[in-house]
Amino acid sequence: MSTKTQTTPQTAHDTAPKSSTGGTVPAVNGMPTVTSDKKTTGDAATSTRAPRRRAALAAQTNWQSVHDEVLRRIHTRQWKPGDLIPKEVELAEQLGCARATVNRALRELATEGFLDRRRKAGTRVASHPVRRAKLDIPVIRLEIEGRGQKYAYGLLYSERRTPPPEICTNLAVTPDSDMLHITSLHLADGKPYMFEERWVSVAATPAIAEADLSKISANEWLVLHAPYTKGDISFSAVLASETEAKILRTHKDAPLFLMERTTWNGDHGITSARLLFAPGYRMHSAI
Amino acid sequence: MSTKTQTTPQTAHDTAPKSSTGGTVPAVNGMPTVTSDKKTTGDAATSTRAPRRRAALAAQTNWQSVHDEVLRRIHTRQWKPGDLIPKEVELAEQLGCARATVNRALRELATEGFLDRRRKAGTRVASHPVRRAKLDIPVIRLEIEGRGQKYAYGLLYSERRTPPPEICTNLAVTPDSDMLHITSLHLADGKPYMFEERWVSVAATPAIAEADLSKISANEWLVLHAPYTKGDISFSAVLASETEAKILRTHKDAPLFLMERTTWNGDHGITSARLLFAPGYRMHSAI
DNA sequence: AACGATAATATGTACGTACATAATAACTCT
DNA sequence: AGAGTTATTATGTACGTACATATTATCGTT
Repeated sequence: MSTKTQTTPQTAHDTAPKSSTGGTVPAVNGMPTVTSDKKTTGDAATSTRAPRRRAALAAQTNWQSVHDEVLRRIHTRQWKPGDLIPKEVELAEQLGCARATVNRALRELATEGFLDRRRKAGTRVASHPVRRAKLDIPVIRLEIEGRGQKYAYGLLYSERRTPPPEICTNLAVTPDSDMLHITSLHLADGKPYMFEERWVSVAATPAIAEADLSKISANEWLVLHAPYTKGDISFSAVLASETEAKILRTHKDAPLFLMERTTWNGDHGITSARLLFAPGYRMHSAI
Repeated sequence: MSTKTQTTPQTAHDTAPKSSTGGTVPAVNGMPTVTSDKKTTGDAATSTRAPRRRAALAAQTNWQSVHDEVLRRIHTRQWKPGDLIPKEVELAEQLGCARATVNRALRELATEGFLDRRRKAGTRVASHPVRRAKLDIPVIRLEIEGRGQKYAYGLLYSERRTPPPEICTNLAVTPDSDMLHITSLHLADGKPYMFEERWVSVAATPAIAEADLSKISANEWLVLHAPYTKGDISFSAVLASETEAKILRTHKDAPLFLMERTTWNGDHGITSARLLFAPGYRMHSAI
């Protein structure tokens, strides 16, 4: 598949061939980290657990520095995609810390997508680093206020009625179920920012019928009062319809960023929302 | 701010007032988990560390079940947004496990956005659960193949030249730097799927000048050969230009989903790409 | 050679202890 | 009362040991 030939699983050492009780540890973060008293001759059987002695002020190797050191080796291509890296005990020895510490670091790196780990098979550098962009999906109000803009919210429409077919499919509810249909507009510094159309299952969340949704947005109310166990979010690009354009104060057929969210609590569909952002909206993320 | 009045910081107990050495543990995941021998009278001073005895087949309370139990209490609103939850030692006692186990569970819940934790201040249920949608940004080829479609890739254009101003800004390179400008098309089942326009800094990645980018896409090549330490990704909606429409086999002014990516290695800008997806594209994520 | 049982092994995790750290609470002095 | 200092406390984490678990490697057996 890949062009790299790698028949025998071979560890990608290059540092420290075998020096079991090595005195100095390879530089971690540029800092030498001289753990002089590594492995204080196993007198572990004493009643008061002999604590690993360390210099008074010397920063000990913590999981974060192990994390950074491993990442550095990946970034400098000392360890390349697909390579098998040393096992936890070896790394612990090399870096002068406990296996648990290495484990913590490698575990984080694995969830970040840099490493692939499998029992017995070992740990290798991810060959297809699936970059996990962590999208923070905050409450719109906080997103706007966080930029120092003034947030405003207006309830446009609210009606209790039975849902249209596509909502039934989305939330797995019956066509005759008791639902709330809400449309509202969120503004930043007085300008239309996002237009929201939402369906909420009253059966799943009876309290919403009494909520005053002209003061607090349905989303914020739900966040505070209706927990959910799973959800789904999708993003796409659409053209503004005539009415959508009017509400967002733009022109028909403007390109709009659409976010669709559906949330569930167990097997009960809670809410399904269609969030249309005004032209020019960009969703960002670090990666 | 919030309508909830909560003056004195009060722990949200309701289970187990104080029964220090309680026999049964509150149901974890509905399973009773009767740890009969909790706290086996402190004979810890024995040389061979007295291991916590546990029933042969009974599943012990692991961090995952603690995680799920805490999440259940949040979802059932036993612990509401803003509430202070019991401290680690108390939870460990309640659930019959070590503090480290509780710590692991709560730590995960905090990174998932359900909890806010602060030293000394304690742990409380997040009042604005910033939902972190984890977007997996895979290599396009894998995304397409993962859906069982046939992937194809075509290099449209490749030239080595100096960058336009906006790229200089994006990547912080000088206007006279040596760069590669590439446009290519990715197809799924023979149909245009994504149109890519990319600038790569040859100075930062000299090896790319020799790469055969008609066989492997620039993105995949970079993933394998040019590590990066940080990156930025943004999403928006745009209208198709005349040429973009022609390439993606759609019509002018079609709404297109645009992904813009920039990556860095330390202080060196590596690449900046503009990925235009064919109409109808939806990016999904669980939440 | 194919197959199945068994051993070996790297990661996964639980636990108790010890100590670090940050933030609050309590206290002292003026 | 206000300011500065000290004690307290909940989380954060390092460590060693023990054991669980998932794979892979090995070794017989047919």
